[in-house]
Order: sequence, then C-alpha cells, then structure tokens
Amino acid sequence: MMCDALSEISELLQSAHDTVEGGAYSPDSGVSSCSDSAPSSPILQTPRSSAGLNSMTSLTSEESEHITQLANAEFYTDTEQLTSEWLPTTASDTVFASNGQWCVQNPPHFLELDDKEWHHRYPALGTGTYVDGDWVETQAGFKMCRTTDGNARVKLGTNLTYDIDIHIDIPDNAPAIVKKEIITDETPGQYEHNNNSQYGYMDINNNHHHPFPSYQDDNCNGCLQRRNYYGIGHCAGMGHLDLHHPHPRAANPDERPTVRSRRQLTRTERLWEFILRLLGDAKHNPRLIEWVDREDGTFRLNNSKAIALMWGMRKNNGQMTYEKLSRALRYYYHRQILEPVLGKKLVYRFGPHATQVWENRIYRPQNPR
DNA sequence: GATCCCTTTCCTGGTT
DNA sequence: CAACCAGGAAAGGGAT
Repeated sequence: MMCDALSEISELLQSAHDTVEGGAYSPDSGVSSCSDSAPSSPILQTPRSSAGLNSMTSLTSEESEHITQLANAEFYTDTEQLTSEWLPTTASDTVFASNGQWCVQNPPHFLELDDKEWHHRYPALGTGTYVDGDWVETQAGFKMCRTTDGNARVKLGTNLTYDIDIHIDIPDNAPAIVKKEIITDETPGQYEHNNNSQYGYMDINNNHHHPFPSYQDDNCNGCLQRRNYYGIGHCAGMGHLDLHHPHPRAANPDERPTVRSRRQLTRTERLWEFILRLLGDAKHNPRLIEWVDREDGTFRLNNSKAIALMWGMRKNNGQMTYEKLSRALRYYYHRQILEPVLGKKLVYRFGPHATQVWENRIYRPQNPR
C-alpha cells in the first residue's frame, strides 16, 4: 500500500516534471504581444530582398523579378481576392497572408503537439536549421514550411529558398492581438488604419473568409458559426507580414539579426493554457484530464491533486492545491474563458473567450443560458 | 515607481 | 466527513 502511494507520488512528480520541463508548450515559444502586429515591427520579414536577398542558391534575374513581384504583392491588396487567399501550409492548418498580415487557422494543431510529436514533425532545432519536409504549395505561388524555432521557410522555385521569420505561436497571442485590433476599432479616427488589415476568420463549413470590419454583426450571413468577442472563433492567429520592408539576414548566422527575441515575446503561461496543454498531451489525457465533449469544450479533471501539483511546479509553488487552482479557474467564469458546468464535479467548459481549442475546429454557438 | 492583470491565499458558507 | 463548489477580499508578483 505504502509502496503504491509512493510510486504514485513519484509518478506524479515525474509527470509534473516532464510537463514543466519538456512539455510541448514552452513560454519561450514566442508569444507575441499586441505590439507584434504593429506595422513598424514586422514579425514576418521578408528574406533577403533582391538586393539583399541571399537565397540558398544565387538568384537569376527571373527569380529576382519573381521576388520583386511577391514583394509588391499586388494580389494581396484586393479585398475580393483576399477572401480566396487562404494558403494551405500543412494538412491541418492554414495560413492566410495578405497585405502585411498573416493569419493562422487551427492553432490547436500547434498547441497540442507534444514535445515528441513536435520534434518528429519538425526535427530541426535552432535558428538557421530548417526542415525540408512538409513543403506545401501555396496559392500565392510559393512553397512554405515551418520550422521549430517559430520561423518559416519559403521556397519560390525549385532551388530558390529563403528564410522568413514568422512567429507562429498562435494560441497565446491571438486573443491579445485581435483584442488590440478591437480596441483600435473603437478608437475614433484610427480604424481606417486597419481597413487593409484583412483580419478575419474562416468559415469552416462554407469555406469562405469573413473580414472583420463588421464587428457589430454577431452573426454572419451564410455562416453557421458565430464569432466570439475576439473574433477568434474561426481564425485564431494574427501576425504581421511585411513584404515591403526586407530584413536581410547576415551570411553568418551569428550575425543575423534576431528578428524578435523569443524571450521578448514570452509571458507566463496562463492556467487555462496549461490546462489546454494537458488536454493535448497524451501523457496526461485521459489519465489526469480528459475531454468530456471536445466539440463543446467540456473537460474533466480526473486527478485534481496531480494537476494542482503540476501547476504548482509550473509556477514554482509547492503549496498549490486544487482548492487554490479551482479558485483561479472560477475567476475565469467572469471573463468567459471558462464556463461552469453545473452539477458535475471537476468538470469545466471553455468559454467564448478562450481560443478555439478543439481539434475539429467547430466553435460552439453562444451559450443561450 | 505606478499600474494592470492574473493569479494566489484565505476565508465563509453551501452542496454532494 | 471529505471533497468539491461559489465567490468575496486582499495580497503577491510579473509585465509594462
């Protein structure tokens, strides 16, 4: 009996340690702040321009012209075309790049990758080391793949490859960035600035894009789904792509400008994000936590003590208990990050202000209660 | 240093 | 009676 208890504690500690130290999520994963989307500080920067672009191979004049055309990005400036410019990058996520903005759909794909899977899919680590797999043809005429350091790589031809810096750590920064847009929207005289931002969301069912500017419309005609306050029900990631301000990399990787220190982008992992990560980690789901109804966003804590312990370790707080953790969770009710599930113990539900988290990307309609 | 935000801690009282 | 739930109040602490 004692041995069982000890081994269980040991297992919990190991589990907690694994999660804290080696989980898929790292607060260093480049959580962008609101300012990341500011035009003056592009997250995604073009590689080397035709003057400054150093491709993996030398550029031909034709390739240079191609790059110039992409940099001009005329096809991004037409709103009508924007609706069809969702660019598939992998089988399970979508990048929408336009007019200096990019948007990633289905962030849970990133969030729910545990460390092992992440490295399996994107084995290359470190700046300047890239994966040549998972190249996907985009509708904009280039191929794109993502790297583990939060960047992406773009290929404009058979041999022409160059690096772009794109922070794709969506789950955390999406609400903040989109929220900023809403704030701007509410600021008289400033919204015009964002008219070309092309923030919007993708209708999963009808496969069309809804630009954001109609914030006042809660429901979108033709769309069965409903946008939440942050507009992240369908499209949860925002960033900035500046095709007009090249940021050439130095030949020497050590001298390459750090586009945005991942440290600078970090913030503490929120409790609900921690919970979400556990839900996406096969090491803990369903042993410690599991979805009750994934589409509904309802989940159950199967081992509240262990989760509290793990959260405490995450926060370097050995005094954490489920009582305290649950109080923090209850504070989420007010902000609609979580919703109470009445009559069921240890069961919570993600609310409309949590990012769209379920893998099937179905956003639950507003709760009529 | 001030402020904001997100917890953390403690608490009372209620329910399962 | 233990475990959980609800929520007030105040403080801690990180980020800006």
